[in-house]
Amino acid sequence: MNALDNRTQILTQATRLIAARGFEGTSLQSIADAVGIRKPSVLYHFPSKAALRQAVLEQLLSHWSEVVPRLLMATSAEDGMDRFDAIMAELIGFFSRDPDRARLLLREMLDRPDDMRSYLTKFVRPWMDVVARNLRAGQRGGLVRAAVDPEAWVLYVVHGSLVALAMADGAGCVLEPVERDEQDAITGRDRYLAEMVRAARVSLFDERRTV
Amino acid sequence: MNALDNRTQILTQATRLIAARGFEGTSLQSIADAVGIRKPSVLYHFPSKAALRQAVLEQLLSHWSEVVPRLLMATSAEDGMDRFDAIMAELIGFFSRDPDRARLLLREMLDRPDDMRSYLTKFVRPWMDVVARNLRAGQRGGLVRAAVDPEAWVLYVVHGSLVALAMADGAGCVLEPVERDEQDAITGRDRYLAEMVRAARVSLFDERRTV
DNA sequence: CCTACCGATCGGTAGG
DNA sequence: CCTACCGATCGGTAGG
Repeated sequence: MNALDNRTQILTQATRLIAARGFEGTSLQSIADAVGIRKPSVLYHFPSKAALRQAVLEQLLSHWSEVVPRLLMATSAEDGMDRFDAIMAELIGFFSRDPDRARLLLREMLDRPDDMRSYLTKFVRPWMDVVARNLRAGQRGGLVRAAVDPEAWVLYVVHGSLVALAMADGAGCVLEPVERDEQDAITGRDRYLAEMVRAARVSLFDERRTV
Repeated sequence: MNALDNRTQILTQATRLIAARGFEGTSLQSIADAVGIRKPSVLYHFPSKAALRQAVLEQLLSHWSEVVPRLLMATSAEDGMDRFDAIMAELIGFFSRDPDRARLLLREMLDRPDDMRSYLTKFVRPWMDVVARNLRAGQRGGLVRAAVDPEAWVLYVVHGSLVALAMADGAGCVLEPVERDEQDAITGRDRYLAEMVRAARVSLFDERRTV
């Protein structure tokens, strides 16, 4: 019980540290310290540092697998515009719930592009295909612009969410000041996300019911 | 002369290796091996590994500074649509000319978000402001959609190019199969870029002269 | 899950 | 720009 709890703790801390400093920049010692155990104890739960990395990645992708059904439900409900909103909300929500996910994914794609390709083929591809199929149906119906490349569009939107939420919590990464409405201030990240959603919507639909 | 050549070689190889494996994943020894010199000789040209990192980053940003004038010229020429094409071409060209640039920037933004913010404020912000100002002028003229958030739009497009060109040369990273037109095959990256440009254009302009 | 320990490699220095 | 070398830390193992 305590052992299982420590295993979970190792995964949690490893995820956090690797997301922040990268895999090579994170030592087993620093993970052990964060958990409050000794370094060899980390290797009792995971046979090697590489195995720990794998476990961290698989946990992330398994969380994604939990989201997919909701995503597909959203996909098959209502008509085009509402689908769009539901899917975008799920996508952004997934990375917002834990920004480490976005950072970790970006790092893994940079560090091990070949290994990641097979993983993403397994976990992201099926969902992308479903959405793309719906987009093509929308194109036949005239709601979705004919010029849209469905798969490329999906990937572009996913990447946009990824980058937006991976970058420093405070700002949309590069730099976005705040914009004031009387007493309310809107963060750079929210500004970025709002513009991304707007651009995604306008680039997708032929009609303009968007604001 | 040979010393200067070696210094350049160190910068070149360090850029390549850090882009591929990250800063922490790149040892001074591996850089020395790539250049064909001994490890301490690297530290003769650069006082520390951190200083080498800095030099690599500054070289990248100075290349960016060379591109900016062309970008601004493109910005002040012709009318809205042509401006758009010229700026997009410069932006994509900058990262296409050397994909390590995109990977390196993404890594630095992940590794040192705070330090990067000040750098990007200095190097990217002025250019972003000019483009944003033009977008607002376009909004007053009715060419650019009123709902566009100029700064956020620019950032979104920059990030899109960054991710598109950072990911494995062969594919648009996650996964994009090829699409055939008789004998011609279009790579996943080109598909991604084409869709990104289309989406950027449509999300920007109120009229649709785009295909 | 710990203590004790391993060889390898890390960034960096001395001295020429 | 090299040889020779430094202490620190790396991932990982032995043995309990």
